[in-house]
Amino acid sequence: MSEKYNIKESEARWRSVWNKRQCFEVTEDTSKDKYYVLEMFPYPSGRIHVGHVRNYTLGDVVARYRRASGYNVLRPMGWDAFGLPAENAAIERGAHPKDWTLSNTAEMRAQLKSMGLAIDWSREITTCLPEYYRHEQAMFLKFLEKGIAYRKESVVNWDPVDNTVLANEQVVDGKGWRTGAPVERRKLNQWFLKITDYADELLEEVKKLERWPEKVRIMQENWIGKSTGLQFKWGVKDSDDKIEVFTTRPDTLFGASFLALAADHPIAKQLCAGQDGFEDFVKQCEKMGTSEEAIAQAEKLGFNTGYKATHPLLPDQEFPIYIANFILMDYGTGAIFGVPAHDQRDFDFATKYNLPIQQVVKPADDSECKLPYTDAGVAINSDFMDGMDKDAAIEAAIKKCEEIDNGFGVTKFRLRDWGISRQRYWGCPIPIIYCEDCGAVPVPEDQLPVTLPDDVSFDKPGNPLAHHPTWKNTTCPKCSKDATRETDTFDTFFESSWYQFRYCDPHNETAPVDKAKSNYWMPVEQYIGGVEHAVLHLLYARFFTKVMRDCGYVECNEPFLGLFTQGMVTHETYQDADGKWLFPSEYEALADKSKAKVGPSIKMSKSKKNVIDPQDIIDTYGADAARLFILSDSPPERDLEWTEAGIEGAWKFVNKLHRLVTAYQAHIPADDMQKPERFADDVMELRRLAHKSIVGVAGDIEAFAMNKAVARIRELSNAITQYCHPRSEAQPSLNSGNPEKDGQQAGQHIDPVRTNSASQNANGMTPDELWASREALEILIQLFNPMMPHLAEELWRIMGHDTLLADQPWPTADESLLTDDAVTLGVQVNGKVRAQITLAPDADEATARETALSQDNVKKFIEGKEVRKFIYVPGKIVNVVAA
RNA sequence: GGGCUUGUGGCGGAAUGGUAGACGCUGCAGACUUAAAAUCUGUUGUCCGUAUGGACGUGGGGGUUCAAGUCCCCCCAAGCCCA
Repeated sequence: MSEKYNIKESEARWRSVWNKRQCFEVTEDTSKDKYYVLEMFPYPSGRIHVGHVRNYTLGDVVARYRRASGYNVLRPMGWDAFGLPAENAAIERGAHPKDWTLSNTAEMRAQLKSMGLAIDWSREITTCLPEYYRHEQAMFLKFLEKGIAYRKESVVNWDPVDNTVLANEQVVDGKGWRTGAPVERRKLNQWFLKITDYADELLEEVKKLERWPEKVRIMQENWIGKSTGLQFKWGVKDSDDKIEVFTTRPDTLFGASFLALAADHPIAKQLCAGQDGFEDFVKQCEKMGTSEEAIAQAEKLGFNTGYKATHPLLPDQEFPIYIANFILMDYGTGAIFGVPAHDQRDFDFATKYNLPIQQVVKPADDSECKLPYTDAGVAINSDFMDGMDKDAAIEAAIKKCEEIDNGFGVTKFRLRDWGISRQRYWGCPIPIIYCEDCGAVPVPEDQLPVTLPDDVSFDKPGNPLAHHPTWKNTTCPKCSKDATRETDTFDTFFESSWYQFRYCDPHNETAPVDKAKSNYWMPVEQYIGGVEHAVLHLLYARFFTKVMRDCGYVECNEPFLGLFTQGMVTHETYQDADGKWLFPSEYEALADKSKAKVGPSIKMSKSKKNVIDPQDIIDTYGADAARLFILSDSPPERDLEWTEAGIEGAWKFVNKLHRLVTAYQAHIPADDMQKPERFADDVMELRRLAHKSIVGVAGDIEAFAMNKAVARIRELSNAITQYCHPRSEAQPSLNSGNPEKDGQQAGQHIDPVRTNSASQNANGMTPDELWASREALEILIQLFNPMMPHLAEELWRIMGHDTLLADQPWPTADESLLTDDAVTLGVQVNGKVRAQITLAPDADEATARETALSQDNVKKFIEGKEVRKFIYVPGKIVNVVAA
């Protein structure tokens, strides 16, 4: 009798076997195709969360599947170990950031290992160690030499709580993304990387990343924000002033009816100083804030300056100059010309202030159009542009302005250079020395790494490096005079921008990566992570790759060929009668649940307490059950709702698979049993399903449809119990119990192959059943190996193998078993299914017609009607059109 | 305001334009058990019908097609991103 599956013992045992045999450690091997699977490395916050489990389970399925498919698979892991939480821990509980971080990595490493991941742990990297960050210091110096890194004074977003500079993207609604404190503006000397030099390449190549989600590509395109257009000057009547205007629609140049300036435009101030109502209007604009949301929703208001502008191409006309509340100084040039006929906002404005509306574009097909007409069309009423399409008109307008020396075509990007200075301790020191005489001097390469001092205190706000009594004191490498070190550290996105290369050669002491090794492993075939990194991390890593290429470190253009962004893991929320959040376990423990409130399933967050500790799950149900559940129901790109029922269900399936195999164990023939010459029909059906599953599961995994792969595996396991099972009285039957069902099953088995009852085994199984069940079970085990690797190894061993499943190739499907010799298809009459018929897959139309029309229910529905048309799609459908 | 995505049973979700609801959860009925749990079997979109069967059904409305969850147009709702 099968024993209950001892999950804990078995899982630990197999992990230790993989570890001892170094199954997942790889080296460059040019005889094999390589496959680099990378998941976004974790920040060592303390313990893994369910999002990590999802991320790394997905990667593990891909890695194990590709490995079985014959690839040389690189699948590394490491720690994104610099960052603010370590300093917060230092401030809050006095732990040193280094100790805190390293003890967290130790804890999380053990947790990840308990998941049974096929990772090459010999390549583990920890970004806060000098062995890692010394190379980025060296690269920074190289960037400096190449002019890619530079220093400038700039206004920064200052978070008054964290005492640090925030990147624009770290400011959410005018508040720090972490602290929520209103951001202040300060001027500081900062180091920057010239990502804008690469704007065009980053834009052009992101469009070609076919294996990236469309939405991520679009987000990056929008972030880079390329716009081309015309920058040109308008005159101010009775003045020498010129107003510079940028437009992306030079083709509507002749449709202008007014000019509008931002309230803080220098010329606005100059023109209107002292005018009645101007100050009030400016104040009103300021109050509105600068967010585009406020501007879009506010009523469009203008202040008529009374001045007139002169159009560079229509010198005889005059245009009123307004100050408008919807123009921002830091967008474009802070001035626009209004074309009411072709812009909704200008249209609203012109209507409000009774300004002319001149149509200058009409639809290309001459159809009627309602103004404002904002689509592309053909220019009219536009002098030399008349009849041109949008692109031609734009080109002509730019050319004209350039000819009269009044403007030029420009390309503008929304993307700004990457500010990399952070006023924090727990980051990579920027290797610069400031000398009174020599200025900012790079630390000579032989003095690298500049390491962080350990003896720091966090009792004062601000940067501990700046407070350190001696660390920053040094001498100038050029003139040897006393000098001070840069106390800023790199933005932690610096570390994660090149780690994909470091994994290729993690212990290289003299270079970030060996070029030959990077050429072998890079680019990453499959990158997996959260969509929250769609813009920043992924853009910086792409940028860094190109800079490293241009500096001669690598020969790779794009780091990540394929990207998969997983959905969030959500959980129901619980509140007690007082509105206090409850942990799921607290809610379950409530004596009276009626008073508590169950809220919607939302992203797990500590503040709402709707979190599950994956370690509890692994300890209770085992790693395989946790992995299975996370792959089962939801498609990986969608949000996954974590439920108790779901993990219970997964755990039951793990045990069921174990029971299934152990129930066969006593009866299953040896591996070398001779293949029977004939198989009963239902046994053939099982064999076909098994072989189709090989192809199906592989396709699903390649398409990241893990939920469908799991469904196929369940189908196959159901079929095994349904078609072939031990029927001995002495053994507990899998189909147990129901005499009616068993009788029916027995009846089914009257088959020419098995008329000789002597050929039956003591357990009631015929040789073809026995052989086919072994075949199907082995296929089944191999198919779920990527999802539940511990169980698969265990069952592989129970099946009598002394090989490791981790080393087994993906099973090969027998082509002849991939097609059925009969297919059931629906017969429609006028599009409604009225009957089913079974035909050979390649049956001809005459046969199909005869069979279909002879069905009683079909006859009923075409009675008294004429068959006008007969549609037969072999293997798919029959449709009888009758009237 | 702009961009993107998604709307299918009680629930999670399947479905190269070809029998909608695979697979699973839940529920119901039964077997096993002194009993329960576990396990196993059957059943489970709605409505009508004892049943063979029929009508309805993929957010709403139109359209293309022999055939639409899928393609096209309009609308509604939710979510995410940019601000």
